[in-house]
Amino acid sequence: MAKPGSPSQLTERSRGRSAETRRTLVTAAVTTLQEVGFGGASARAIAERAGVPQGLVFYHFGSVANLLLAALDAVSAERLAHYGEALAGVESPQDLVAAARDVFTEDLDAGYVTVLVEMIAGASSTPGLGPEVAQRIRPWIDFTREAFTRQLGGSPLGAVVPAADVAYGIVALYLGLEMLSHLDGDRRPALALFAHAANLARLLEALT
Amino acid sequence: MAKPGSPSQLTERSRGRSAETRRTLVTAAVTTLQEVGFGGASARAIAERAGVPQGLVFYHFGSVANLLLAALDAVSAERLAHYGEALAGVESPQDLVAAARDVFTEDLDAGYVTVLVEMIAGASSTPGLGPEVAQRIRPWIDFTREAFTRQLGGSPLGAVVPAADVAYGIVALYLGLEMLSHLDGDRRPALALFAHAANLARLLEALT
DNA sequence: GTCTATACTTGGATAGAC
DNA sequence: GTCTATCCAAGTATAGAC
Repeated sequence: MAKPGSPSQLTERSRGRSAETRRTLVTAAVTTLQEVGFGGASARAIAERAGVPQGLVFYHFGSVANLLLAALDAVSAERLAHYGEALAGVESPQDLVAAARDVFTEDLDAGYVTVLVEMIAGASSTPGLGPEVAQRIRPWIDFTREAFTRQLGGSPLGAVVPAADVAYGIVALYLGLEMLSHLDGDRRPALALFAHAANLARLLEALT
Repeated sequence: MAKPGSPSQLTERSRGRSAETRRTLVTAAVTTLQEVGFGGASARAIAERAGVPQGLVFYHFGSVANLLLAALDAVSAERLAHYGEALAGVESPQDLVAAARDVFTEDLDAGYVTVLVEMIAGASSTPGLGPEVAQRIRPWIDFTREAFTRQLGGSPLGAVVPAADVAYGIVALYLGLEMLSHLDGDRRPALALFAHAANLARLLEALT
C-alpha cells in the first residue's frame, strides 16, 4: 500500500502525472461539492467530473473523505490569501464592512463558502470528519479576530466585547447567510444586512 | 398506486395502524437526522430505528426526501409552538435575549436545529428539495421578525434597521452558531455571545 | 509507482403477497 | 389498504495488470 509521492522509483514522467491527477481530482471535488453537495459527492461523481477512472480517488487519497478534505484545504488557502489582499487597503471600520461585503459577494458567486458549509454539515455523517473540518475552520476565525482587533479593538464596541467572541459570531453569521442565500438563491436580504452594518460603522466612527 | 389515508375500504384497525407507522417513521427520521446527518439518513437507517421494514418508507411517504420533509415539519411545529410559550412572559429586550439563550441551549441539547441545518445543506444534493426547505424556514424568520418588532421596534436600533432584515440575520446567525457548536461540541463561544448581547440590551434600555 | 477491472455492500424503489 | 420479498443502480474499496 505505497503512498503516492514516495521518493523511490519515480520517473520524471510518473511523478508529474501523479501530481496532475491529484490536482485534477481536487478541483473536481470542489466543483462537485458546489454542484451537488456533500451528499452527492461520491467517488464516482467526482471522478467523472475529473475525467479519470473512479478507482484513482482511492489510490491517491485513500478515501472520499480525504479527497474532500483536500478540496477544503485548497479552497481555504485560496480564500484566506485573497481575504488578506482584500483587507490590505482597509483603514476604517467602514472600509472593513465594505471589504467584507465584496468578499461575501465573491464567495457567494464562486461558491467557495458552499464548500465549507457542505463539509460542516456532512461531517455529521462521516465518522472522524468533524475534528478535521473544525481544525480547518479555525484559521477563518483567527483571521476574522485579527481583522476586527485591528479596526475595532480600540472602539467602544471592542471595549465591551472580546474580539475572539465577535470573530466566532461573525464567522457563524457568514456561514448562516451563505446557507440561506444559497438555499433560495436570493442574496438581497444578506446584502441588506451589509448595508445596515455600514451605517452602524459610520455611526461608530462618529462617536470616536 | 393508492395513497395511504384514502377513505375507502379502511377498517378501524388498519387506519390506526397506518397513522401509527407514519408517526413512528417521522420520529425515527428526526433522530436519524440528528445522529447521522442527511448523508446517513437512508430509508434503511430510518426504518431500522423505527423497527419497521424499509419498504414502508416508500409506501407511506413515496420517497426518503418526503419523509425527511415530514420530519422537518414535525420539528418546526414543535419548536415554533415552544418558542411562542418561551416568549409569552417577555417584557423587555433583556428578557428577549435571556429567552433566546434558553431556547438556543434547549435546541442544541435536543438537536432540533441540527435537523434544520442538515436539511438545508442536504437540499443541495436532492433535486427539488431546496424550495420545500426554504418554505419551511420562512415561519422561523417571520416569528423572529415579530418578536424583534414587539421588543425593539420602537428602540433606536429598530429605527435604524428594518425588522425583516434583522430577523433574517438572526436566523442566519442562529443556524451558523448551531452548526459551529455542533461541529466541535463546544457551546461556550456561542453562549458567550448571548452574554454580550444581554449587556448590549441593558445598554440599549438605559438609553430609552 | 500508476492505474484498471472487478468484488462486494448499501441504497432506492416496486411487484406482488396478504 | 397494508406490507414484504426482491430487483437493480450506485457506492466504496481493492486485487492485480501495466
